[in-house]
Amino acid sequence: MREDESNWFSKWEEQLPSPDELMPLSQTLITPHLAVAFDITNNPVINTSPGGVATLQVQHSLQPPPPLSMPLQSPNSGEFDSSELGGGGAAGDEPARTLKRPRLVWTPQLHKRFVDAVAHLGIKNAVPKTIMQLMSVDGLTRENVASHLQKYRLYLKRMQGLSGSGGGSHASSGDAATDHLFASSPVPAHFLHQGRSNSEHFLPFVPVSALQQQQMVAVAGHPQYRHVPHFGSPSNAQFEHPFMARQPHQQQQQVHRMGTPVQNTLQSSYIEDLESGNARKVLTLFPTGND
DNA sequence: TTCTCAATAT
DNA sequence: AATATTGAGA
Repeated sequence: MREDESNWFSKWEEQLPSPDELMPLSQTLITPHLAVAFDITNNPVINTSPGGVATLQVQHSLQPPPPLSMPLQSPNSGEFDSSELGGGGAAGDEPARTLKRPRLVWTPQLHKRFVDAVAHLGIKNAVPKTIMQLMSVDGLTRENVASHLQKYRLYLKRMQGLSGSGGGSHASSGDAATDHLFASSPVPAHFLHQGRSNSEHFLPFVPVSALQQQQMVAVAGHPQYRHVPHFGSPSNAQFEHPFMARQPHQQQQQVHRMGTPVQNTLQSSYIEDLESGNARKVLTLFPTGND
């Protein structure tokens, strides 16, 4: 038999971080009891600004602890256990099922993961559910992906539009808000052209070397994207809630990982986004690949 | 059911 | 500005 057709897959897997590599960037500069303190009173969180400068903020615990990162223990299909999660706030504990998740923050790394998933699934199979499964990011929902995918597609179309002709950089179609993010990851070539057959399973894929350097390579003639913030700066360590105790009880992953059952679940962390006096909770799924 | 897309909401 | 939510049609 051949060397194999699944070779690309192996390489792809290799590219993924191993469970050990997951920890380093944001773990634990924080002691368990400090973590415990989160639940009682102040919740110190780091807001990572694009410059790599971390800002420490304090969040008054008006809100109950986030519903996510629950260690789904029993096969119970219930999303969350409503033990104490609803109780913390002021009047009225909402039905735990109706709890609102914090907004997801699509970091460049997370987006890259998204792009990788889409690339390897092939355009045809790249539907929200499948993408979500392949990404295997803890706390990521299908709707998160669907929403992102929708915007991403618009981005791709926009890109195709300005291929070749005169080339003003302004596609002022009104939409183009998240282009920075999208530009942060290289767009696999076949995304831009035409819908492919499902049989492009053997992508003429770029060598790993190319994959690993996802530096500020903006897409052809595109506005420069600022440096991706380095997360693990010694001086501005990130506090990480030990939330990630979550055991992926996730449904049987339909996506067969050929050889090694990689289990790379991203860590999730909640930060508060103080926006002009209006604070809203956001969820950041921290990247596993620092690349 | 899930997907996709446009519009709209937060 | 960036995501989420909704609603309609496939």
